[in-house]
Amino acid sequence: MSEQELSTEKTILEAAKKVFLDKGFDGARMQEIADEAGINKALLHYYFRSKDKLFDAIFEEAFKQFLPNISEIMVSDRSIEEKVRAFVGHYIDMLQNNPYLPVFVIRELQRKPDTILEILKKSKINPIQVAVILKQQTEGGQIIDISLPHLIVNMIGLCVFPFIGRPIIEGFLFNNNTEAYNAFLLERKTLVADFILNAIKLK
Amino acid sequence: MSEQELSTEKTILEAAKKVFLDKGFDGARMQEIADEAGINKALLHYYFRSKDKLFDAIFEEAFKQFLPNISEIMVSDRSIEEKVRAFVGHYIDMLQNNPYLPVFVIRELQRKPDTILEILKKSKINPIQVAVILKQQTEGGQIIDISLPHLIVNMIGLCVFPFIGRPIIEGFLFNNNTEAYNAFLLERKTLVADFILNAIKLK
DNA sequence: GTCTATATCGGGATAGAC
DNA sequence: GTCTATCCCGATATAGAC
Repeated sequence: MSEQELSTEKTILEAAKKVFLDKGFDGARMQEIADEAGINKALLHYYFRSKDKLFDAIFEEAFKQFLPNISEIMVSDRSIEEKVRAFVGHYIDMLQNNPYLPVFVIRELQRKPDTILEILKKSKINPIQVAVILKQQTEGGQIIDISLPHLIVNMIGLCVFPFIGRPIIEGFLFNNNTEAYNAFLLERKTLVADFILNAIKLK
Repeated sequence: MSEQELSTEKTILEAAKKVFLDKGFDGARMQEIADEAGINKALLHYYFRSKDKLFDAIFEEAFKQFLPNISEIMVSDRSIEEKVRAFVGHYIDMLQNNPYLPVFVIRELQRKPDTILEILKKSKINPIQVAVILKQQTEGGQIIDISLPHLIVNMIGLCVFPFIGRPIIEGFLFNNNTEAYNAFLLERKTLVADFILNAIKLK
């Protein structure tokens, strides 16, 4: 595999990612990807035999990026407060750098919900291990009794939803003022962490 | 317009709603909608000139259904606790009856983000009025100082996200156990309300 | 490896009979 | 109002020259 080939392949992948993330599999056009990459359609098929295969090459990476590595943050000896703040901060940062990721992943999950399980099995996330940590915190009297699924869904939901609902939030709540929307996102890095900690900490 | 015509139109709309909600605009096929309605493609075009127009007939209603009427619940003289519990309970109920609604709306919002503003203008939601109510609660020393956008996004996000992330939650957190997932949803009607109230109530 | 040209098919839309 | 048959474009995919 020559230098040039690697470079072309990468160019195609970047172009494909851009188009697929914006339009989704059904909405994306091979022609648009080719244009974006500055090549022609035939070359796409030369590198990736079909649209499906090209898509798969994009999706797995995007999905793994979307899934925050809860285990890594939760399994440490920092305080629960530090863990929540670290998680929310890092995750919102990542989403700001990849604002289309959530809608893309969600859309395609619905299209073929089966593919994800294999990817998840390969991931390093270990819910049981995290659940044990959580139980320790609860029994130590630091936080309320909340199950891991609820806590995870709440944390991720609070981080992700502003990106999913962007058209409504920016358009309606902020009258299409993009600066106001971005300021809103920035505020959330501390606000969401405070919100979660207030909700789960025992008083 | 005869009885029969109304009936056929309704049948088409129901079929279209089912297919569009599942596949999205790009993924939906007029043939599939016709099959679902037990008629043929030509008749679809007879009633709704184009796929676009048929889609529009579905989308506006779905979008209005998806938008919870915050104003109606917030503008009342009930306590903040009652308001939050009523909102979360009703909204999760509605989502359980329309589990595909969130992903559908989100997907199509991304496709044409402009259309929503007109729909929203026509809605009865009045953010300013709600913001005033919120301010009163804050100044009355009942809840923490949180802006309306953050509170709305948090409340809606916590309700909606379990439906958006269903494939991951049901598939991974609950090992594809649908009963466990449904039980989880049921728990959330009180859990989410508690979570929000804990987070915002002044101690 | 990259291009142009083309095959092939699927899907939205229309014509026209009944 | 409902059907069958068909048009026609657009999109994936391939053939073949360079």
